[in-house]
Parts: sequence; C-alpha cells; structure tokens
Amino acid sequence: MAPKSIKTSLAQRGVRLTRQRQILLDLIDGSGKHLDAEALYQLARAKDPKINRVTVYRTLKMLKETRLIDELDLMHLEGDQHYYETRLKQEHAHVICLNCGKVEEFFGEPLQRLRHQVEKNLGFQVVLARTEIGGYCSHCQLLRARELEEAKALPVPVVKSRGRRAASPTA
Amino acid sequence: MAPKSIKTSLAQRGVRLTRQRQILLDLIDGSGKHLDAEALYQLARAKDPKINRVTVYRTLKMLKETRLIDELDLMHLEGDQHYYETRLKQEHAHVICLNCGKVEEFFGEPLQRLRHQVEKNLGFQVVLARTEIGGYCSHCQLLRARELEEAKALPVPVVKSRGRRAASPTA
DNA sequence: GTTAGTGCAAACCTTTTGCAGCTCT
DNA sequence: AGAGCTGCAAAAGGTTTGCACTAAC
Repeated sequence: MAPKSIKTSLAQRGVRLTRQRQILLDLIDGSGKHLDAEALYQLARAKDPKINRVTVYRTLKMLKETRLIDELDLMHLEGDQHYYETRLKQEHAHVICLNCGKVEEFFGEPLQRLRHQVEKNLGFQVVLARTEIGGYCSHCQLLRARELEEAKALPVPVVKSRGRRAASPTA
Repeated sequence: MAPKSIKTSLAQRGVRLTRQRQILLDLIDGSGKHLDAEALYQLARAKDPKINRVTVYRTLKMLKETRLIDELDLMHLEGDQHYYETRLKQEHAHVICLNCGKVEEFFGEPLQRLRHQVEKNLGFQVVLARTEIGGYCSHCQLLRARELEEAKALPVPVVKSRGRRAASPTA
C-alpha cells in the first residue's frame, strides 16, 4: 500500500483515488527501483489488464506537478525516458555507472549546503533539486583496469568501441 | 572561433573538422546561452543554409560522447529537448525559475565537496555531474507575493491554474 | 584515394491530445 | 448528478537510422 500521506494528500486536494491510481501509487513506492512509464505500465497491467498507457502518463504528470514524486533522467543511459520515485525519502543524488547502469544513491550534507547556498546567494526559493552523477562504479573500474592490462599484454588491433548501451538501472 | 583546445582535441582523435562542425563548435561556445538542437540548427542555417538538422544531432552526440560538451535538461521546462554547453567552464549547477524560465548558474564549493564525497564514500570514479535546481527567482517571488495580496483584497472565484509554460531559458 | 561525414527520407520512441463514455464522491 | 477520469486512436515532439553521395585528410 502506498503510504497514507500520499493518498490523503491527494484526497485533500479533491483528487479522486481511482483504482488505476491506487495501483500506480502502490507500485511507485512499493518497488525500491526507479521505474519509467513503460515499466510502470507493464507492472500495472499485471494487476489490471484494462489499464491504459495514457493513464500512466497522466497520473505521473499529475503526481509530478503536485510534487508528490520526482522525475529523474538517470543520465539518459538507456534512452530518453524518465524515471520516477516518491518524494518521501530524504534528498539524495543519483550516482549512475556509465558502464553497467547501476544506480546508487548518495545522501550527504553537500546537498543541503548546496540548497542553502543557492537560496542565500541567489535569493532563490528552491522547490526541487536534481543531482545526477555519471562515472564508473568500483566494480567496473576494476573490470576496465583488467581490460587495459590484457590489451597491453596482447596487443591486438584496436576495436573501435561505439557508445555502448548500459544494463537496466537498478535501485 | 571555438577555442583551439576543442578543435585540436578533436583533430588529435582523428575527427575531421568539417565546415559544418566548425560552425556548430563556434556557435556552442560563442553564444553565452544554453542552446538546444533546434536553436543551434536555426543559427547554423543562417551561416550555411545547406546544413541539415541531422548533422546537428550527430555532431552534438559526438561532442557529448567525447565529453567536450555537457548535456542539460533544464528541468524540461519547455519540452523534452536537451540543451548544450561547453565543458570549458568550472563545474556549476543550473538554477531554473519555474515561473519565468530564467536560468542562473551557481558555482560553489558544495559541488566540489559532493564530487569528492561520492568518490570517497562510494569508491566511484566521477566522470560527469549535473545538478539542476528548480524554484522561484527573487523577481517571481515578489510577483507571486503581490498576486496573493491582490487575491486576498479582492476575493474573486478561484481560477484553476493548470501547469503553466515558462518563458524560454536564458543564460 | 580512402574513410569519415553529410544530406535526405523515413523510422523510432516517448509523451501528449481530442473526444466519447465511464465512475467516483 | 456531475465533474473528474479513463480508454482509444491519433498526433506530436525530439531524435536516430539506412543509404548513396561528398569532402577532409
């Protein structure tokens, strides 16, 4: 069940808690992962085969505009779709491995400092913040080092590496 | 002219400096603004009416992959297109007014701290970082306060406000 | 001369819209 | 009862791809 806070928050605004929305809300904060519209649609379809993709998009848009969920890009590693997560958690940055697609979350004071400084120095009223960091996770750094070693030991003709697609991101 | 550094950097990789690429490179770091593919295409067309939109996309993709430019979303305030800027500047966050679309840049130590902490705490090798902050600029905060005052003084029926489109972002 | 890069047309993927019918409060 | 939502079909917006031709090195 999606936490009462989101549902009551919606109810207070006069937003109807339809069957479709309940399903989507439960999925969004039930799964620990960052889901995109299509994944959400597929999962929702398992619970209600009648649900329409458009309803998913409309619900996400509404939740985003009412600031109940955050929209992420995750560095567009797999395409141009967006990912979503509840706003219940503490503010965090998303750290994405450009090789394997793994997504880690970083909670730490620089994020709050940043927010405060922007408010103070620019006289800005911060409503939402999104920090995404791309690079290589410790695992892929090792992999890459090993590959380089092998290349040195066995100098075969260099294969031109075109931008590789990463694996699907995980929470 | 785009700085020699970018052009030599490309030349060293064996990338050809075609007429089209020269135009685009000059535009990208000549204008102080954050341009999207379409704006870039229109500007490039003024200098070379034969240039094709596809070439713009291909060039941007290549520059992004070779890490010579950064891709921004600017909170998708006007649509789902991307904006681009050279990587010559110091790392900075983009602060976007959700009402008027103005984009300010924030340089400050929390950004470096964040980067360092992610590298140290997660053993991550940071390659690129993107921080976007949405909210209300000082000007729009005043506007909004005034509107609220007027609403209080003259209690007309509330007009439901649907998500408004912001003005085009500026550097 | 070679190979990378360009232009064109067409496809692609994600998201939005118009409208008629359904449903939650 | 009636506004708010949904589903369907169709379109829009942004970006990529296949292929033959062109131009940079």
